[in-house]
Amino acid sequence: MTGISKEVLSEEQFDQLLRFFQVFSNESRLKIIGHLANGEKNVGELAGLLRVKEPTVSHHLAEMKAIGLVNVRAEGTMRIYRLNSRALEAMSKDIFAHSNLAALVKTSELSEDEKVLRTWVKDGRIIDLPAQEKKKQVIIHWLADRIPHDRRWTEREFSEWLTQFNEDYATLRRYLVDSGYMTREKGIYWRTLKA
Amino acid sequence: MTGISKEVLSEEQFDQLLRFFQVFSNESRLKIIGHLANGEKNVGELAGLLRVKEPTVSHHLAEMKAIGLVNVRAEGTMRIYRLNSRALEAMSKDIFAHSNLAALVKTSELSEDEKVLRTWVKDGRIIDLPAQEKKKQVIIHWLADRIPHDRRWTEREFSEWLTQFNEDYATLRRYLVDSGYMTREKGIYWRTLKA
DNA sequence: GCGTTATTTCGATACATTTCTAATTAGTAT
DNA sequence: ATACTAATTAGAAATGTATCGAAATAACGC
Repeated sequence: MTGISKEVLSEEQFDQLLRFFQVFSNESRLKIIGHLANGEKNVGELAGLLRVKEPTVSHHLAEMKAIGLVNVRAEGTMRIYRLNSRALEAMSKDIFAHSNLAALVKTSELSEDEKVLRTWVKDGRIIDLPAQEKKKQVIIHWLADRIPHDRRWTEREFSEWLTQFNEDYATLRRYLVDSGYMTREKGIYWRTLKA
Repeated sequence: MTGISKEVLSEEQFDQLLRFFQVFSNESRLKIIGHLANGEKNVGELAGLLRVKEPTVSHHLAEMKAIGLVNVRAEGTMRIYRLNSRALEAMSKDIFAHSNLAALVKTSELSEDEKVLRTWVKDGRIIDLPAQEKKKQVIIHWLADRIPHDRRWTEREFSEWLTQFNEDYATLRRYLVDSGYMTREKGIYWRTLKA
């Protein structure tokens, strides 16, 4: 249990991402995309260009069509496939640049914090508070993440709850309040919002 | 049409692109990336998170390490893996940069023959004839494709027409006849059928 | 209708990848 | 040394995927 991990992708997004990569991870399909980008083609033409049989091409095209990467149009007995370049662009932009990979990369920078946590937290207990303010904040943030947002505590309840992390509940409580994670009014404590 | 494209991904680049997608197209590896994005982990932790055995994780991590996607660090008897977010970012940027996507599009139309053509034909002119018979045939075939089927020429007319491809019309003409693409009878030339 | 052409579907096969177990290596501690 | 833990390697089994030939389908022209 590492602490600050956050779910970056929903299950749905994850599956979509996976399907996207799977379509692009095959040589034939990648080549088909290339050829179609130069203009629409029918199955036979593609088969000739790739030097594989029609059923193979047909099969790949069906997969690509399933995720909206290509469109078909019938002309006589032929089926003419066209790259949906808008979809392609949208997929690459959306999936890569923005939502997902960017998010992954961003959160991976948190590993500096992880290091601090590894040092000062063991088995869910805070061994000691670092003297260095920046590191101290990392620990306090980690602790704050564990406080339910929907609960109100008396000072006594909160202190007792804090002892599961460290005997020195008074210091923890003080830092939590000072850092703005907890608020006290009339002897009642509650978790406040702060990124 | 021309079959001779200009800016193109090299074969190596194409393969690299393929390998990149392949790394991301596996459920376990994608999950590993996700978990590592939340902080470094050792093999056992990842195995637990993915509910697969250690050797499996170890195997995937080795692949990912091979392309520089993760780094390792030993700590006691454990190996702690860490996502190389800079590499990840560089990869995604590189691959989806507009230029490369456009280039990908052209790469695939590079058949073996087209490679030969790229070397020996520039701007519609035949620079020189390759010595190697197989390559020579590719060039001659390309040239033959440009000869109208419904026309009959005197030797003089045909020679003159050939000079648009190369000054040495005599050599071109001879190869065309020898290879069976052109027939001559009583001083008249015409294009003959041949696959 | 019949024959022809382009494509798809089906089923089989070959090939590649993922995953496992068992054995081995490496690091630590007793 | 010996025992213990974590990870890797090797090799086999299981699973997945790409490709093909044969048969079915669809559109067309006669």
